[in-house]
Amino acid sequence: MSKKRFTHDECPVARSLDQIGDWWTLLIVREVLYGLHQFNEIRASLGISRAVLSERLKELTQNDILERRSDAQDKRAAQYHLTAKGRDLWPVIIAMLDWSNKHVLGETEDIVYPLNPDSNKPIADLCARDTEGNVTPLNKMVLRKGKTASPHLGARITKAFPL
Amino acid sequence: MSKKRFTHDECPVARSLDQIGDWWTLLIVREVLYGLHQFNEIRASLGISRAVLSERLKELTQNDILERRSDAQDKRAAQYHLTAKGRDLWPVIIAMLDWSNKHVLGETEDIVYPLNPDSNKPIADLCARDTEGNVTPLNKMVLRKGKTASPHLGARITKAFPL
DNA sequence: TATTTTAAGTCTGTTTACAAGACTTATTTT
DNA sequence: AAAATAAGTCTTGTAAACAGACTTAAAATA
Repeated sequence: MSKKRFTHDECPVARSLDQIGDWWTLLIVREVLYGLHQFNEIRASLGISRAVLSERLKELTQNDILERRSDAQDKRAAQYHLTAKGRDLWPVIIAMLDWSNKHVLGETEDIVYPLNPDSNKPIADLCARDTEGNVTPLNKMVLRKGKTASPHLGARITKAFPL
Repeated sequence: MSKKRFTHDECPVARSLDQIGDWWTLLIVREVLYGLHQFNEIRASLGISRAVLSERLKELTQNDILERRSDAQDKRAAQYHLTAKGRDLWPVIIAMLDWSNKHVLGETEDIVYPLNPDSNKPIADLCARDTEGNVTPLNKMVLRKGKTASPHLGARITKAFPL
């Protein structure tokens, strides 16, 4: 049987993994974010095979995360750029980067870190602003079921995050 | 040749994907976060094959994201629990959930959302507090190279995020 | 006590995905 | 006109994922 996809899963986390959960996908997004836009640039930087890169770029384009523009000057070339949806993956990547800096890299490794460009200070913790402007650390957040959640998922959420 | 891993990659994002980037891995973490702790519970909930779940649980345990406890009462059973490192994946999952709610789910879908338990309000945007307490949206953050970044990666970061 | 059931896996055969590199086509450079 | 290049596709071998049967120790049931 073929690899399971989560396209029709109810859970939003599974649904996002369906679009960005493949082995190379987020690294391709990262490369584009870091300024690589051409097929061969990305391929050489990642060491990914042509066939797999081609397939992933197709999926990312179909899912409206990347946009493929044919180069106006060089008609052989294509330029892959992030869409608004793709740019909104930035928080996901920063969250992973922060986690990696704290828990995966060794003590002496100081490779790359997120910085607040206004204050010029590195970030201390990830948080969220609620609809009234209150700021709270992300690790304190809880989940609530939405209006269209199935009874089954709704019950699981309520059980895991009691009111 | 075998699947490429990023264990020895320099980039922290790749290094984190090496530990949580496999197809089922984050969903397993989510299940544990949602309150499932036993092998068969997780298996039934995800519909994952026994062999793959077994392998992923081994990797997650080796990477200190999950901890395997043999059940004191029932000696057949095991309990998988998040470690501190595993619990710190919460921001990553919330970031993905938020992205999915905004960009993947349809307009009428309202399944599950993160909530600030102090104010009882849903979150509006993800942000970060810097080391001086300033709060700034994550999508404004930039990257800076750290002290031990290689010249090659350092140059890429500086180019992508000019001072 | 003997039998059945259950938890947590491992094992097997089949299908699918990935890696490496050869090949293709259109375009650009020499 | 020939060579090089961009962006792929195609082919072949290897690794991983799938469903389901099987295993082992412990627990529940008769």
